[in-house]
Amino acid sequence: MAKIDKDASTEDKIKIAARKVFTQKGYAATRTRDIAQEAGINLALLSYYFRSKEKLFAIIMREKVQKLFGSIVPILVRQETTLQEKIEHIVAEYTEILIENPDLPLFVLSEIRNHPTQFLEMAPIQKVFRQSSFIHQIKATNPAVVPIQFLMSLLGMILMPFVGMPVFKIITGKNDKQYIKLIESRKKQVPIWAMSILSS
Amino acid sequence: MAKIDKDASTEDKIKIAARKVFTQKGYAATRTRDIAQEAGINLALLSYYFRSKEKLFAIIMREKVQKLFGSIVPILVRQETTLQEKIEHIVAEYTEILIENPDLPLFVLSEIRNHPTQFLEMAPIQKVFRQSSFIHQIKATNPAVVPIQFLMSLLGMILMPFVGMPVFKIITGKNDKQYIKLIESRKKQVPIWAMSILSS
DNA sequence: ATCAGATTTAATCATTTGATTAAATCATTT
DNA sequence: AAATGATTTAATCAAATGATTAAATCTGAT
Repeated sequence: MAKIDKDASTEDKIKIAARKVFTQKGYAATRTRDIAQEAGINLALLSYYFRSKEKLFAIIMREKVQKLFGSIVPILVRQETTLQEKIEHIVAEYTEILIENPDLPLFVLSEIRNHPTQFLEMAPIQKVFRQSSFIHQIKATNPAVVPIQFLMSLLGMILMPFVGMPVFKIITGKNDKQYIKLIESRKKQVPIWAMSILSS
Repeated sequence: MAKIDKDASTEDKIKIAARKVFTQKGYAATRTRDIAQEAGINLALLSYYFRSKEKLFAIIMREKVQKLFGSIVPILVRQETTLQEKIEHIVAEYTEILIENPDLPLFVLSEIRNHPTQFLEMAPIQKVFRQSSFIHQIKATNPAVVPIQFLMSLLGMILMPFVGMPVFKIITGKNDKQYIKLIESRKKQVPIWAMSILSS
């Protein structure tokens, strides 16, 4: 079962295993023994290095929240790019991250719902967003479109194929490889659709 | 704690409680004792009426899958409505259902991921979808738009405000009531945006 | 080689949790 | 009222689970 690099330090082996098990099964369904087995180590090492399941989870969760939201903010606030460029960057970057981490959105959004505020104290997200170049550009492009509404739609179009993956795989009858292709073709389509929303 | 109607039968009280606890916390995080307490009954009654946690969950899950997907299929296949009408119906119906059941999408999609195929044997969903009037109308309206891609985008725009509710609440700084208003204003917007995607 | 500290292991604990059991209570029929 | 079956309860079980402990092993410095 233990299929983790032998050259990684024990602490890293545990974190690598924890990332995998937590994101696949969620906090509540994860057994510390599963993580230990996946890491190829003894259960006691988990407590030795991370004190408790909860502490280890907090570390992984922080990483994952950062991974899901960290990439978008810099794009939104950048002054030098046009709105269309921002949209293209968001779609491209997100899609690539999510192809590498398909469970990420469902995992993070579910755990955020369960552990209410704990993981969203990322200080001034509200302020940063309001003052972002992205918002101003949307207002300038089409005053009839409410920026947050547009962002919701854009993110919805990007995340939906991952959040609903098992369902859409069945509907489309595609295998893993074909499904990735379908997602990748959205890299070009979604920005076009997003721009056409702004022209509505 | 027990806050369930006294006039409901015990079996119903348990099901009502199970719906609430399962959808709020997910299968793994749900304790049968939580359900019993929420229902205002003794733990043994749960086994008496439903044999096991898993059996009870299967019943609730079946309901919820039906609730999330059941309403859309009839709309997609209906021959008499135009594409625009179908889009408007889907948005309106979904939004109303989800306002009443905000946890529904995250719950169902998470549990489907965890219990792989178990809840998607809903027979010929693939065939029904392929042969639906909806698909044909999209192809006729704009051959450049792949129907499943369009459906993903449409559903993404509808579901995103619910799936990401805690995040968007913080970003927007809105309270529950204001957030619902924001979602309701999408009832008009999303169909317009969807149509503009079809014109791209 | 030896020592000291870091790392790892096997064994065990206490609590939680899903499930069961046997008895008590309630409702309905006669 | 008595009897019968359905419903409900308190108590308990066995397994699962997060965590700890004490001992064994390894590593690097002297």
